[in-house]
Amino acid sequence: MDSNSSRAKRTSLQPLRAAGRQRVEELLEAASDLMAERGYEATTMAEIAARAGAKIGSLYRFFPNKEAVADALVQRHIAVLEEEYAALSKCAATLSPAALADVLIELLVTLYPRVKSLSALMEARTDRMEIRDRARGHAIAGIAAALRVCAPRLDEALAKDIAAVVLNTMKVLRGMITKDAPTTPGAPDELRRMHRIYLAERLTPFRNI
Amino acid sequence: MDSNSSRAKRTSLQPLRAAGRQRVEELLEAASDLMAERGYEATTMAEIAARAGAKIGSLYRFFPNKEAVADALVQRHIAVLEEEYAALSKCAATLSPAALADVLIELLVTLYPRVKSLSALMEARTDRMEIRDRARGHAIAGIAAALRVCAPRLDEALAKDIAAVVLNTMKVLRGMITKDAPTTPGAPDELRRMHRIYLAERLTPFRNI
DNA sequence: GACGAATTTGAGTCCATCCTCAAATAATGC
DNA sequence: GCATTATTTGAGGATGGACTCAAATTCGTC
Repeated sequence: MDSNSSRAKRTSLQPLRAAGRQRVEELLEAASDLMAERGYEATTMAEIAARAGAKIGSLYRFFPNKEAVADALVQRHIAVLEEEYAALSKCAATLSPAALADVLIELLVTLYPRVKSLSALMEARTDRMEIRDRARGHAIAGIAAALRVCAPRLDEALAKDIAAVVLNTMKVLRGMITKDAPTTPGAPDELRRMHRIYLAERLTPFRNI
Repeated sequence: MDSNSSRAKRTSLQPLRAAGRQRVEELLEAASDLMAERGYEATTMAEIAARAGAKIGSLYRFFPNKEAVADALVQRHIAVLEEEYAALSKCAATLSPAALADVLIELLVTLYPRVKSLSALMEARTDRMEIRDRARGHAIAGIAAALRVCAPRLDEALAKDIAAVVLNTMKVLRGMITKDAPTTPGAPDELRRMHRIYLAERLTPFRNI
């Protein structure tokens, strides 16, 4: 798409050798871990480099600034979502609404290690929000597609509204599971239950006869 | 409680004259507005003073550091929650679960202007988290109490779990309403619907005969 | 093994923001 | 009025973290 940078600020090159590509991997991995742990703001460029076993100069060779690191991570996370939601839609036809609810929750748990820093990145306040909006849009569209496979008589707008609610429920559950302040011990299970009750009630009228 | 500061870092005095008390009000009001708009991190001490029509030195006279401003705001928000949930419990007995769900949502909207910055403050990452944990605890206890008035056969632990879910739903709804990235247009209504469906299903078995 | 290109290095710049403090000013009590 | 105490002021210190860059090093190729 915009591979050779219609917009890159100052310098910042693509890696051209295997070593460079590997370094970029290590840097993004480190950034993802740190941002998942401490949040976007609290993660420093120096820390990212250090955890990747690199020096700060190497980090700035491949990323013009901190925001570019965040954007690259969101890009990758979008790709993962895309892939997983496509797989989900393939099996949604045979599921009851309640089962679909469970599969969605399970998907969240499965997906988590691959998109560790996503929620931290979505919360971050930066200048350019377009990429984040796109990520949200992809997630909602992916979930909505699965819902409509399960309940084909659901119209698209309503499917997206329900998908937005499901997405937020997944986000809350992730917060409950990962955070050190887990509200109450039974809350995660209770949230799952709400999700099942809601989808069962809401989707059933729109299933095929 | 700790009025004359068992713990104040460095300096920081209580206001002793009417002018000082008023200044503190203005400073907290300004801080709350700014933090609600931009978040805790992005709000600077200089901005807070400026919006309150004061100079930075005045701000530091009454608050030893930025965290103290946040803590003072959370304290006030706790007091508001306390008061409002108490009022809620008084009328919960006569409500059906679905009606209680609606009242809770309405309460959120009513309450919002009085606790504008609460969600920004709860998200903030600082050294001392105790006050935030207390705020969460109060909110959950307050909601749980109202739930048990409506459905007396609910045991306390389960009431708290459900309250935690309700609290998160309210938080999400607030995010949808106030944020510039409103997922989809129908999402807030859909969330309200989920809340109603869930509470109706979950509370009804525990009502009095 | 020599040349050019990619990568690494890390000291150093810049700047935003938290916080200090001593002097000036305003209010209060007598 | 005068002394005392509360409040205001704002320049400046200190720190931390984003970002730069020229020189050193490594890699790939002929």
